[in-house]
Amino acid sequence: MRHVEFPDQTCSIARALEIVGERWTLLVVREAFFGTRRFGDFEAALGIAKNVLSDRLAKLVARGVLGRTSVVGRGNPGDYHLTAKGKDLFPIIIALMQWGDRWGDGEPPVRVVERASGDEIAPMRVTSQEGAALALREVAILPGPGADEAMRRRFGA
Amino acid sequence: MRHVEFPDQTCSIARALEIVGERWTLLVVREAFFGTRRFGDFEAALGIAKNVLSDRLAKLVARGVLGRTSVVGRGNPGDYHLTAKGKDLFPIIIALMQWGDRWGDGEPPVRVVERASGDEIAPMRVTSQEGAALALREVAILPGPGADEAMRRRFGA
DNA sequence: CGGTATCCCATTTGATACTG
DNA sequence: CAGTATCAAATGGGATACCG
Repeated sequence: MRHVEFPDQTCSIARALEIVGERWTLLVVREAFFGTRRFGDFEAALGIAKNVLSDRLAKLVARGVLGRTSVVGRGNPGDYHLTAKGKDLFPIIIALMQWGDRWGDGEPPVRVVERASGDEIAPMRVTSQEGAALALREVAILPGPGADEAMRRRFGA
Repeated sequence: MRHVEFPDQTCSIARALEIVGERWTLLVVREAFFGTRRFGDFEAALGIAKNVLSDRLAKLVARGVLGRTSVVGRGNPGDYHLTAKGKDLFPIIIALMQWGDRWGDGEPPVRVVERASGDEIAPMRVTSQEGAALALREVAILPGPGADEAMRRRFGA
């Protein structure tokens, strides 16, 4: 395996996966969304090896997904919490959860509800600016401003 | 590493990641969304080793994310295409792409637009049934019908 | 073209022990 | 409690060669 995760990929998904694509990483992030803040709680909830957890947390902090808060009355470095960048993973976490629920076997282990009403949240959908759901065939892929030559050739001028 | 990817996880995200969480897998799926159908095209677009690509495609087929279509005039097994289960990964792919664009450096390599209008698609959001965007603090996690004892203890009765 | 079979090595993982 | 250090074993990845 090379050191760079996905070499030569000009792709936003590859870029995202270089940050959250490692094994265990998204489960650590999920735990953070569930409110877990302490090393030992991550460890217990995930059943992950300590060194791996340590590595994942450190990387998530280094990459700006998690931050640390010092806690009064505790000498340790402090709790982990989602940064704005981390909280912005919310749609990804929810989309994964919903897909897992729809296509996995068994009932959903957790429900995500609107706090105010108690209603289940809506299924994640790709929509137009006006909010209309878009199927795959209703969208087109075009080269963006950051497209390299290969991309431009591929998706038309 | 154990054989089971994420042992003892009662979690929809873990279930999803057991299918699409392996290295390269989501990039293969992305390619499928971009319209790639043939082994050699995946290979060229991704710069992935043949054996790894072979493995990922086989697993995606085995897990129902991709299907194969026989192509007339070609003796080979046939093209790969997204199944309904695969197409349902659309929100995940788009959410990852948008997050990578927002938080990565550099301009977006590709744009996803509504075919009819040419407008960019909307950012993925977690919403209520009525379509109102929900922030993290506006939702609650509750044990679902498939929750095990630990889950129930954790998220309240 | 579309793979499969082999080989080798870098990485990763998890267990255990240890430390402030 | 919150990690770091060490280590053996498994795995994953890429390269190459081969095949229908």
